[in-house]
Amino acid sequence: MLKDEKISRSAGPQALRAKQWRPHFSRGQRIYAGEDHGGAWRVLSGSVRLDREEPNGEQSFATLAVQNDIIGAETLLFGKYTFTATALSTCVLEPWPEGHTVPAGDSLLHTLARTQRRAAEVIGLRCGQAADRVRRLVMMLAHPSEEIPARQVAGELLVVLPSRQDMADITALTLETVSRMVSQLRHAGILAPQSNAGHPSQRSFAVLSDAADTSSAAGIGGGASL
Amino acid sequence: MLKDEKISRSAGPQALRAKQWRPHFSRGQRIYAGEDHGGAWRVLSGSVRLDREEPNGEQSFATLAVQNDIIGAETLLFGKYTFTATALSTCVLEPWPEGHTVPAGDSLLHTLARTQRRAAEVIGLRCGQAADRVRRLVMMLAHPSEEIPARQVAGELLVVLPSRQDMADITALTLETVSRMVSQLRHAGILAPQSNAGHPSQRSFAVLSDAADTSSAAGIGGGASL
DNA sequence: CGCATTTTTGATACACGTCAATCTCCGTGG
DNA sequence: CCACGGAGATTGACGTGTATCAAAAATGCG
Repeated sequence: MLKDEKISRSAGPQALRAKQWRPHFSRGQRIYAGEDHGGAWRVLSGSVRLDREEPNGEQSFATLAVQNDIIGAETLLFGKYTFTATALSTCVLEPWPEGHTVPAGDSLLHTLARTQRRAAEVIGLRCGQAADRVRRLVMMLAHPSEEIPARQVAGELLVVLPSRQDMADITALTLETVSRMVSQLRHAGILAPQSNAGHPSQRSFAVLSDAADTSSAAGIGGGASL
Repeated sequence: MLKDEKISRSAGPQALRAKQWRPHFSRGQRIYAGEDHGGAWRVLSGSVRLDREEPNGEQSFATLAVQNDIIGAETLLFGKYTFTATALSTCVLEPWPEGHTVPAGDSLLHTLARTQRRAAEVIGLRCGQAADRVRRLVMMLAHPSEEIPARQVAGELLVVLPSRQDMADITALTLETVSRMVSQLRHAGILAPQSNAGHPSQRSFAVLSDAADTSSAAGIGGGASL
């Protein structure tokens, strides 16, 4: 099954023909705006922020979508988007559901369940100390899904961080605090810059996957605060 | 008595026969636990907190359900609950979907859309200053839905506040800070105790509905902080 | 080379967390 | 009926983590 996947994905002619349009978006680019007309998408790679318009007219962070998440499922009902979607990092989308106009009931329920779980995780990103919040956000972005293995290098995960402002909006911190915490994680060895070439905003970091527990997080907060 | 009146007025005697079990829960009572087997429910009145089990085994606030929200929709797929549900205030539930085993596609989509919007609002509850967060939470609890008018008294909304600890979990503040902010809202005239009789934890407050904008909130923060 | 944008770093202030005492209200039992 | 104890809420004093304001550094681009 793994072999089949690899073959069809990389070279199978049928897969190539069946493949639909897969738009690419670069960091900071608008994917769609609230009230726009369109369909739902699966996030194949990268991450997306969704913003809602508040009663006072302000745009504010609403939720996050990472690899394999579905965005814009509400268009199946209303025909138009509820939120505004923006790329947090370079990302690739695919129309959803694939090939059908109406998704199977199970498929829709899976989407609902996954969206709920994601929302709960995002809410959790706004609890606790700043260093831990930023660390958990990085882990979430680096850990795209259980099904599809993340890009890995020697047991570590690679991640391209969103802008500091975006990370601040997500964690309910300020841009400056996020920047400090990222530096802290670097000094603590949790985040390791992979290279200094290319655009600084597009540098990828290696994330120590064993830094997921809170015990080490306490160590970060204490040790690196000097 | 009162219930009979409402039923006969809204739907006639058939509705009475078709009516299903409507369990009641008191403040702090567990409705269901994660992993439990059961079905989905509509919140007819009151409010419910949903908690998830974190990777480290802790239970932490995941999301909120108020009047007319659906909880446990994931059981339609998995047969068991993803979250743990607890009553924030006295609440009444009703099995969902009513009378059918499988909900119509539109109904499911509506649930999805509503849940997403609710999650976005809850995320918004963790932004900004403490006084404003608590005020917005109170408004959310007092403003159950657009379709079903809230209990009203002379143009004001009535609300029974959850425990300070629950409010703290939702807003990502501490119990003490929430208590201070509730006092502040009282002094500012946004919250008016309706009576001093009965259990203190079950006292209802009148909420000034015109205090929804942020301009007056700024006034609270400045004036009452002395 | 100079300007714009993003990020980083520093100094200071304050809003909130923490710890602790007190109060209210209830249930229980003498 | 009142004394006692417990749970939840309120209030106070104090410390600190983060916001705020400000400046500099890093990098891309014209």
